[in-house]
Amino acid sequence: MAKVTRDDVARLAGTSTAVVSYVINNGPRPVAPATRERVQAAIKELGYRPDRVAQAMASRRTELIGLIVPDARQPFFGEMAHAVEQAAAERGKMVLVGNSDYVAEREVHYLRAFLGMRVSGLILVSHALNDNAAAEIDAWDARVVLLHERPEAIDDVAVVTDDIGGAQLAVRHLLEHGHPYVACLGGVAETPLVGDPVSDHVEGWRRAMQEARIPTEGRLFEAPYNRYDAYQVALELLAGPHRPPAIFCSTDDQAIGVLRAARELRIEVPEELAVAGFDDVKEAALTDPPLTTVATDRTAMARAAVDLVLDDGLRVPGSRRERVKLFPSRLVVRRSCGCR
Amino acid sequence: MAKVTRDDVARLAGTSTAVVSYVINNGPRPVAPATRERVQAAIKELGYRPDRVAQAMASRRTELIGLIVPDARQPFFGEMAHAVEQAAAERGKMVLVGNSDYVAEREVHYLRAFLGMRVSGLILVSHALNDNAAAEIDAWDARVVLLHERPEAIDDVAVVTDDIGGAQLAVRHLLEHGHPYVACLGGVAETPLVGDPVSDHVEGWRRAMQEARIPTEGRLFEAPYNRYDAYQVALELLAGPHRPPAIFCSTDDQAIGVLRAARELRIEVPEELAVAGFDDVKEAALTDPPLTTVATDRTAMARAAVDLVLDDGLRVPGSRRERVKLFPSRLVVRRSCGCR
DNA sequence: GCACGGTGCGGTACCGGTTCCGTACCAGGA
DNA sequence: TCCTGGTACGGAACCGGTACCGCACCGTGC
Repeated sequence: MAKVTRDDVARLAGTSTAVVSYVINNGPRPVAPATRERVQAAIKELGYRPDRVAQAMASRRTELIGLIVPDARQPFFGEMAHAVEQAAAERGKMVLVGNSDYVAEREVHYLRAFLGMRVSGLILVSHALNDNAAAEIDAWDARVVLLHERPEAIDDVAVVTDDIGGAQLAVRHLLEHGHPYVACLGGVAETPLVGDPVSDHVEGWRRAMQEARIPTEGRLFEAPYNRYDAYQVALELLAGPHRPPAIFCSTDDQAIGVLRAARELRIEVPEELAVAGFDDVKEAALTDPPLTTVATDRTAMARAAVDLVLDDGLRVPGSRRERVKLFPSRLVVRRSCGCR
Repeated sequence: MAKVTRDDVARLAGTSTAVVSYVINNGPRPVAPATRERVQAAIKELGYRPDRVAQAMASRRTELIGLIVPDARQPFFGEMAHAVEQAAAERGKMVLVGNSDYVAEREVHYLRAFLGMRVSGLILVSHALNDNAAAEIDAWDARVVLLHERPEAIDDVAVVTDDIGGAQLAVRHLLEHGHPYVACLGGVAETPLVGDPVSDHVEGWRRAMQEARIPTEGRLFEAPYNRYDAYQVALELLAGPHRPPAIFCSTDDQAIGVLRAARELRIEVPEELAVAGFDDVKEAALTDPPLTTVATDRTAMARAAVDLVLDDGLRVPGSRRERVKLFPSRLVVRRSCGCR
């Protein structure tokens, strides 16, 4: 069976192809109701589906948004990607997801691939935005918004959360339980990442410690941002001679690894080790003990990112448009910190 | 900065646009080395990137594979999607992932969207293939392969694993530990799904029980295929008056929920409750206790699916082409079953 | 009764590539 | 010298839509 094209529809409806086009996109010119109906009947009868590629070609637009994340298998990114898809779907757009696996070449690869597919915008939960890439993005005139990523350049459009403040909240809370100090499990920065929100979590820890006049030296440890590597690192740290009384992890996924290591070593959480994370992934409520963490409103952030990318700025009451949208983060107290 | 097109390159290189095309795709006609070099220099100088949309339009092909999964946030599907991406990348293709969230309309939505984008093939870890959809797929002449999905129609192309046999392996193993019976946590089938591999896991359980002449009545429980819902169901089941001595879960994600519920209820695994799952997701090695489960070779399966979708059949030694590729599944013994 | 403005639609140029067809050019053989 | 065959490239049709331009037809106002 050959593919049905607009020509077939036009022929059956007895109109020109232009009218078919006007009917399927409701514009740009009006169509008389009777004609419209004939066309719609023909579309239905033939089972016509417009060819997206041809539409994109002709209109120089698409209904696509490209999303680049480090690794969608990690709960935080998976949930974020899902939220973006939902938000995009609400506005009739589809999202294309690319996993960079934390390697810069793959980020650029996806960025180029998405641009070549004429996405109308890009949302980056990633670090691909160097000057070089920016010029290319510009040439294809796509819009970019950084999500969960601190903007570096003055004209970056971004949706961020209060990472430093959120981390401070968590660390202060841990401190209030009377621990002499709180250790921190930060990320491994093989390639120093600019604008990395997770490193802001470490900064928040540092500030909270400083407020309390507690030294931070030798209390910062590092592991990749996932549970498996964090588990390995924690195994060593917790079995060592300087086991901390409390630990703040820069992501929940790491915290999950720490919890697992503690169990392995028969260290009771929170009695012998208090733990807090960051992100409030869905699983944080189902760990044992449930994880105290810092939550951000992913749904709202995803929606804001989609709005920014599609509308070039967020509508705000004062009729101006904002280019950076900051969301608050809040502490979610469960049991791993020692409460209850 | 305006976008660089093939015309700009041709002008700078002093050739026709056709030659530019021949150079960038190495064919279909040969180009003299000197000319080729001039064109390549021009491409580099201008930073030219071919427009994928226009290429797709003109050539009626793309380098895209559409992948539809129920929910990539679930570890099994996430890992499978990742494996497919890897396999596709090895062959220079990109994959588009759609999450159906287990609803049929969304499957069809993505299917149509992907066809409209002229994907060269579709890999379904899903149930979208009804006759209606098949006709559409045919019209757009894309190829489809079912992955991890039992084929229903005689001409379906599929990559499957031995679900029934694998489940039998796990249940037999549980039985060998001397339990009087093994309960089963299957899936909820609101919409009866044809070809659902997970329901084959239940079938495997049934057969293993029958082999051992143990009745199955009242020993099959149901929960959606994820840890959160399984946790809720398990909480009730394990706290009830008929707590089973052992339970086989149709997915690892469910098993993780069961493990969590057992801990909550202070039921020791495996001493008071033996547990086994299916899939061998990465996390299965990191549960407490580590989960005994059934593994399949996701990497090989993904690669086979990509080969099938791109080559219309798998090359086999005997020069024939197979249309259904069956992979074995094997038992991975860890500690949740009671071993060691 | 005629000029005029508005509405509804057909014709068609164009988006940026691919690829067929044909031609110009050159070398070699008759 | 002329014809033949092969190679290297230019020209242009085409993919399936979008959207501009302009014409035909109608109703209205003077």
